[in-house]
Formats: sequence, structure tokens, C-alpha cells
Amino acid sequence: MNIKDIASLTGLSVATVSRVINNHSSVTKETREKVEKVIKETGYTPNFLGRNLRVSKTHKILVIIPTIGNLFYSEILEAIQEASTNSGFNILIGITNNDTELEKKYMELLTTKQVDGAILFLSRFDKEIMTAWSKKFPIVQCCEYTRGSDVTNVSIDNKQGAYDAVSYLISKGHTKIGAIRGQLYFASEADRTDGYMQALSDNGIERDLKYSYVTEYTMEGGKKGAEALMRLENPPTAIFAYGDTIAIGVIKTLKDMKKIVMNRKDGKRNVAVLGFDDIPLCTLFTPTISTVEQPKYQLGVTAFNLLMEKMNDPDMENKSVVLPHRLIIRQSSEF
Amino acid sequence: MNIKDIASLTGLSVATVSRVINNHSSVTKETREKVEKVIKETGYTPNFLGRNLRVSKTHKILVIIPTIGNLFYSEILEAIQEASTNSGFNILIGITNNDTELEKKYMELLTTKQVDGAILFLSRFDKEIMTAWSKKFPIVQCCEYTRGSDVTNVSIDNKQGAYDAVSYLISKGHTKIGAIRGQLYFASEADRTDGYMQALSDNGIERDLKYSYVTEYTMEGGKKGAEALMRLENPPTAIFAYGDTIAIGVIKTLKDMKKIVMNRKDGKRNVAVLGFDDIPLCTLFTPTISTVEQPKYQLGVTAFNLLMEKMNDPDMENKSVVLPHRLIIRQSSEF
DNA sequence: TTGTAAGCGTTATCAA
DNA sequence: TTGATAACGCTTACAA
Repeated sequence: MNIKDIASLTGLSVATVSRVINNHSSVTKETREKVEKVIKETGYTPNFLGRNLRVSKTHKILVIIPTIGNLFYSEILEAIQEASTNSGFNILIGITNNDTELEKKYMELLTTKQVDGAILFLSRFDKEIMTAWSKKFPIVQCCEYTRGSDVTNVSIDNKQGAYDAVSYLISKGHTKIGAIRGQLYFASEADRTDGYMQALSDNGIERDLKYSYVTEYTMEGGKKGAEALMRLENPPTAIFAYGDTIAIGVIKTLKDMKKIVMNRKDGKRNVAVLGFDDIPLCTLFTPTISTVEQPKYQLGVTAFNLLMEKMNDPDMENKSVVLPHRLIIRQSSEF
Repeated sequence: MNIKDIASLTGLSVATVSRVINNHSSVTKETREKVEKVIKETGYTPNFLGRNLRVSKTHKILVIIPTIGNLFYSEILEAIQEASTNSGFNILIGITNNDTELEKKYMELLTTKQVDGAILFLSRFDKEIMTAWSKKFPIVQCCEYTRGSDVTNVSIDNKQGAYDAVSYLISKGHTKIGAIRGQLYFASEADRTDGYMQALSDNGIERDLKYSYVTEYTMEGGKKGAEALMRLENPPTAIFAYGDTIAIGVIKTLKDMKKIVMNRKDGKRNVAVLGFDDIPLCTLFTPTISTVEQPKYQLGVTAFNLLMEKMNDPDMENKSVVLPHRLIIRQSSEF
């Protein structure tokens, strides 16, 4: 059952049927109704393979994302999905676990015309590659950017976010502040490290490299980090985690070690913890987790809207949108 | 740059170029090399829009899923993604939040030939509709099934899982056992309710309808459920949550209410909680959460493999695969 | 307002 | 082994 069949059944041409399907104004009410009747009776639906080839569009976008097992990403992805569905686009998802080969492989969906554009949650490719891609295809980096490249992107000011977080810990009397971060797969991490260092130096605190621990962006990673930092001769009294998922692992571990005890009465001071992202779990944990909020919904929607702009006007100049973050103080930083 | 251009540049026909691209055996080594050289030099990549139309295949599958904000689903989805990537398939994702209209809309991706098959995490459509769809398209239900329909599916034995859970709580001396579940969007919920009731009646306990609370499958839902159940005149001493996400909300609320106190010394008994799914958070919470484990990775991989079978042989008889579950006892049920 | 027909980029059949 | 060409289903000039 194809458009030709409908044409035969109505006694009209395929062109007219096509016009009806695409809501062209130049069809009389009667023919429109005649065609629609037959379409309804037959249950015909257009084959998009033909249409897509003809118009050279897919109405699909690609989202390349490290994982969806982190509520930070899944929330943004849900926002993208909502926005794209409202605009008649569907999402092809590429989960990479930071595997560069996979990242490249998914990018082939652009060269092979299987998607119209892409949103990338990554920043590991050379700036030259990123710029070249951006010249060829509509792409937007979300939460990340590639220094020195010319690519449209949306993110928060990660340096400032980290600066705010660490400054706050310092204001609470901490000087030995540990940091647990990922493996520099992301530009955001480098920026947060900049903010961390800036806050220390602005307050006359010398950075102790032993206080920085590198691991995966997982609860397990947080566990490892907390253990390593607490094993130090002179352990930190506060820990800045580069993600709430890490922070959760940190807190769990510190609780197990009795470095955090709720309603402490032995006069000792709990280790303070501050996270990043503000995922829903922050308020459910004990202690509730202080963090730097990223506007996840807005990040997703903005990324999609920017991509739409790029798709509609490929020659548009690339822009960098910076959305506001917010330091949220809950219990875990108040020790 | 298309296959015609490559043909011109090599002085061969498009047919031969196509054969090289598709690794046909009937090309001489020399021509193959000649073509491959030009392809490499020009950076040509085939346009899948043309190919897809010609072969009437997309190498894409659709996954319709209620949410990815629940680690239960995101873990299965990652498994599907891994399996499909290994087999050269890409995933189109449809997040529905249980919106039936959206579910239908995403199903149109099948009728319009934009995907080759679909994995559905839902069971709300009539058995007639499901059967009809299954006759027309390769589809597989994952974690769910539709009673009376003829559709390939994979899930655990939800009734038995709930039976095991509730029986265990009874064995620990509980007779007043609350249940917090979703809004019967899923067949799995009905099955779990059957198991819950069976366990009660097998142990001579009469079911008290007041002990069943209906809400959303979220932490917020768990909070509401716990509050409602604890407000009862004769509140339950144990709560069976139909999902770990709910269980987390329940536990947080019970802790806030002092119905759960770690290292309790006032002689009172904590309310026991048992979840379902076994998401990673179960071990990070205090108390750690007892639950019924679903083999998430295996569910995802099996769903994909079943779909592959259906796609390769549309006339294959539908099967129902049941994977093993496992009761995992941690702290939250031991009060 | 409607119809004719070209063409999107591929693959596959058939003939050479 | 290679080439010529039809066909996949659709949209869109252009013509009527």
C-alpha cells in the first residue's frame, strides 16, 4: 500500500494525494475529503523512507551521551526528548561510556545522513575536528565545550560554580579541602578545577596536590576517593565532589568510617561534603547533600533550540550560551 | 558527493562501486582497490536515505519506555544499546511518562517505516491491539506482557517475586504488611499484587485493603505512601514497595518520622521495608535496602535478541521468556 | 486546481 | 567480472 495505490483508488494523481498528505492549500475541499476518506479506509501511512530521500531530511537528531545511569544526564535527556517531540523530531541515542571509538561511530550517523543534527555531551575531540564537524553538520555541545573550537554550545560557568562551592567551604572554616573528580574527559572538569584552585589562592590557601583524587564519575568512584583521601596523614576536613553521584559514594563511605555521624555528640567534627549538579537524590540522602545546581531542564531545552536554529540556518554564527548555576546549601556542608 | 561521482572518478559503473561498498565477492582485487582508494581520497560515505529506501530497512529499532529517570530502566536500556550497537543497530528512544497518546505516536515510527522493530516497556494497550501490532511488526515486550495477547516478551515471574518478598516478611513475624504500588499501568503490578495476596492467604492472613496504597513510581510517591500508611489507626509493621525508587522515598520518610532509627535503643521496632528491582542505590542507602532483584542486563539483551529473531523471521511463533529473579536481604527488612 | 514526470541515492536484476 | 537500467516511495517543478 503506497501513494500510488491511493492515487488509483481515488482516481487522482499521486501528486494530488501527496498534496493532501502535506496539507497543501491548493487542493479543493472535495478532493481533499475524497483522498482523506480513502486514506482512512485503507489505513495508509506514508513511507518515510521515500519522503526522507526525496527531501533529504530525517526529522531525527542524535544525542551522544556518556551514560544515562547518572540522573544528571537522564534528566537533561528527558528535557531534550520533550522539546524534540513537541517539534516533530525523534531522538537517536548513542551511549558511549566515554569510548572514543563509539563516539566516532555514532558521528557517522551524520555523514550517512541518518540524522539531521546532533547534541554532544562530550568535549574530548580536538578543537580542529570539532570545528570541522560543526562546519559540515548542525551540532551543539551541551554542558561542555571545546576550548578554541568554533561550535555552538550551552553550559553553566563551571569555573564559577566550583569557585562558589569551594569559597563556601572555606567560609565555613575549612582549609584542607579535598577534590574528587573524573578523568578529565570533559572540559567542565578542567574548569571546575580552575575554580577550585582560584578559590584556594584567593583565600591564601596553598593547594596540596595530594588532596585531588581522580576516579570515575560514579558512586564507586566516590567511595574510592573518600577512602584514599581519608587515608592521608593529614586528611581533608571537607571534600568537594565534581558530581552528586560521586558525592553520594563519598558520604556513604564517610558514614561507614564514622567520619560523618548524624547528631554527633562526641565533640568531633564531621567531614563536610559538597557536590555538583543537584540530582533528585540530594534531598533523600542522610545527610541531605549540598551542591551546585545546574539547570538541567533548561540545559536540555536550550541545546535543542540551538540545534534547531543551526538546522534551519546552517550558516548561523555559533554561539555560546551560559546558563545560571546556584549554590544550594543543605546538610552535608554544614559540619 | 554520491555513488555516481565515485563511479565517474574511477571510470567504473555505479553498480560496481556499490558492490565494493557492500563487499560483494564478485569484484576483482584491482577494481576493489581502485574504488577504495577513491573513496578514501574523497571521504565519500554512502547516503543511507537512498539505501534504506531501496532495501526497505533502517537498521534502527525503537524503544518505548516510561522514563529513564529510574535507574531500573536506564540500566536495561544501556544493555539494549550495547547489544544493538554490537549488531549494527541504532536506537530511537521514546520516553512516554505513561502518556498513551505519546505511546501511540511513537508506534507510528513503525507504520511509517522509520524503524525496523520495537521493544516496548509497556502493557496498557488492549490485547487485540497488541496482537495486531505484533502480526504487522516485529515487536517485543520487555519486563511486561499483555494478558491474552500473542506477543513475544521477556520478563521475570513478577507474581512469584512478590510472593517471595511478602512471604519473607511474614516469616519475620509481620502480619500487617502494607503495599505501595503504581497505578496499574503495568501488568507486572497486577502480578505482584497477586503474589502479595497469595502470600497473605497462604499464611492465613486476611488482606486489609487499607494497607494498599496507589501512587506514582517515584521517591515522591513513596513518601506519600509511607505517610498515608503510617497515618492509619493500626499502621503496618512492614511495607512492600513495588519498586526500589518507591522504597527509597518510603525509607526516607520513615526515618524522618523516627519509624526507622538506626541502632535503635528505645525498644521499639523499626518498620521493615522491602523493595523491587535492585537498583544500585539499594546498597548506598542507610539502611541498605532489601529487594527482589531483576536481571536487568539480561532482560535488555534478551529483549534485543528476541527482537532480532522476530525481524529475521517475521513468521516466527511468539515466545515468552521468563528470567530468574532473586530475593536479596539487606538491612531494611531485618527490623 | 490537478497531472506529468523528473529525480532523490541506492541496490539488484539481467545481460553482456 | 562488469555495466545498463529499473525500481524503491515520495515531493515538486512545470505544464495543462
